[in-house]
Amino acid sequence: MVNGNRQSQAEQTKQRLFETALELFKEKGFDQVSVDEIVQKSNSSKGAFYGHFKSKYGIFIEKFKEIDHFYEEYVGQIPEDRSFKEKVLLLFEGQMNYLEHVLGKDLMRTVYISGLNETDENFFSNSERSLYRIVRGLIGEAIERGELRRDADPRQLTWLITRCMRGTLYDWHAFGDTFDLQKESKEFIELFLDGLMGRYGVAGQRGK
Amino acid sequence: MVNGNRQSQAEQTKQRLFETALELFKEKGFDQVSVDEIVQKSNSSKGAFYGHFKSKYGIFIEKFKEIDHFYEEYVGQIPEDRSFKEKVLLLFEGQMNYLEHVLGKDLMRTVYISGLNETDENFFSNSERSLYRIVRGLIGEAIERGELRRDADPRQLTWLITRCMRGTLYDWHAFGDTFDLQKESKEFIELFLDGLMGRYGVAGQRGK
DNA sequence: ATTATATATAGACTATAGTCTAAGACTGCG
DNA sequence: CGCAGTCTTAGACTATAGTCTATATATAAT
Repeated sequence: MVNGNRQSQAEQTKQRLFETALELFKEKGFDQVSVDEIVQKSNSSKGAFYGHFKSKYGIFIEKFKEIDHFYEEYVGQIPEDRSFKEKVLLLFEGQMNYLEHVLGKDLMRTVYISGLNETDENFFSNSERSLYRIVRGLIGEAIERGELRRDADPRQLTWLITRCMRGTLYDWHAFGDTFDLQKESKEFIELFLDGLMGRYGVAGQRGK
Repeated sequence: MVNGNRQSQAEQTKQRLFETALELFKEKGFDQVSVDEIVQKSNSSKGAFYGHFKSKYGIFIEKFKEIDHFYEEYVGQIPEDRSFKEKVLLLFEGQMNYLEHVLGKDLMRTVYISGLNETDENFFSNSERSLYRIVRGLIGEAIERGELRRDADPRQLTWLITRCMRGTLYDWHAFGDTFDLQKESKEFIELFLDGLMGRYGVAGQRGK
């Protein structure tokens, strides 16, 4: 072949499948696109598709993982001097905006479905590493700064805070089109953080 | 026919399909049972099955709806004199216990999957009417008793409180077998209620 | 260079959820 | 009683996700 070894050929095939699939999903919706259609339009085959992706969901899951880059970048530009609570609120705001306007509802729906199916691989625990690390970092920082008490468990609080995300995102799909993601996520996490600060916040330092 | 009119015959067929399916699901798990197997073991047919149930999920969804009876009965036996917060905590405890030990994880998983698929029918808004009415009732009562401020919106708070349930239940499935449903649900709703009481609780009356 | 091995891909094949049509059986009405 | 209309059911059929096997080609070993 002109331009390279087998490995890079395979990578090209994967990219072609990936991009074609995303186009089709965007155009017609995930459920309205068949794997046969994807491989045909990619001049490829089922064998190639399932060699590169674990399932039809695999396409969207791979796209979803790009969110890690977003998180890293987004959190990097939050001013240092904001309080813990403000930082978490900003994280939610940025995240929900990204999910709604960049990744889209159809993608998130399939990601959430696959989270319920692949009980083996523990999807969210593997795939949202970056998010969890960031949230744990914010909590650790808040403890260091004396905003949170030393007996706050960063690991456990990370699960609880991100559970607010998952609960809100689930409802986004389960309830019709009247659901205002930004508004609902803000109301929910605000109340939750109030509770969290009430219990673990250091008196006199409670998030401004 | 010997024992009745057409309508009751149909009802019998439905019952037979329903019970056979539940048995098979229990024995082998939802994903390991095919509709063909259900109809065969029920001495029935695909036509009958899909005449009575909207989909394979329909079986578990119908079973799930029995939870309404549980809610009504369970809430009826909570002592009147408990505080709002205590009542909500008891509701969570009873609910999670019922879901884990009576309905089971496999059933709940399929219910949550179908909540993500049938965007049209607004599954949770239709099917959990009883739960929502109960929670709204508790909030209304708390307002009447002066535990919650008059500007608390029962409708909106009901969504938020039940979102705590959905978030916890989603995580129950998404995270492996190490997830302790009772413990996690309690920690989550306690913090959330703290926040809620902080904002909407009437000073001096904050849930004992 | 020759042979052996591993990898990527093509596409036939399987499993299965759900649709569709026809036929049988009950019901109500003249 | 008999006909028309309606509901229920049987089961063939369709659509489609995912598996499996054979083949071809690149890479590694001698």
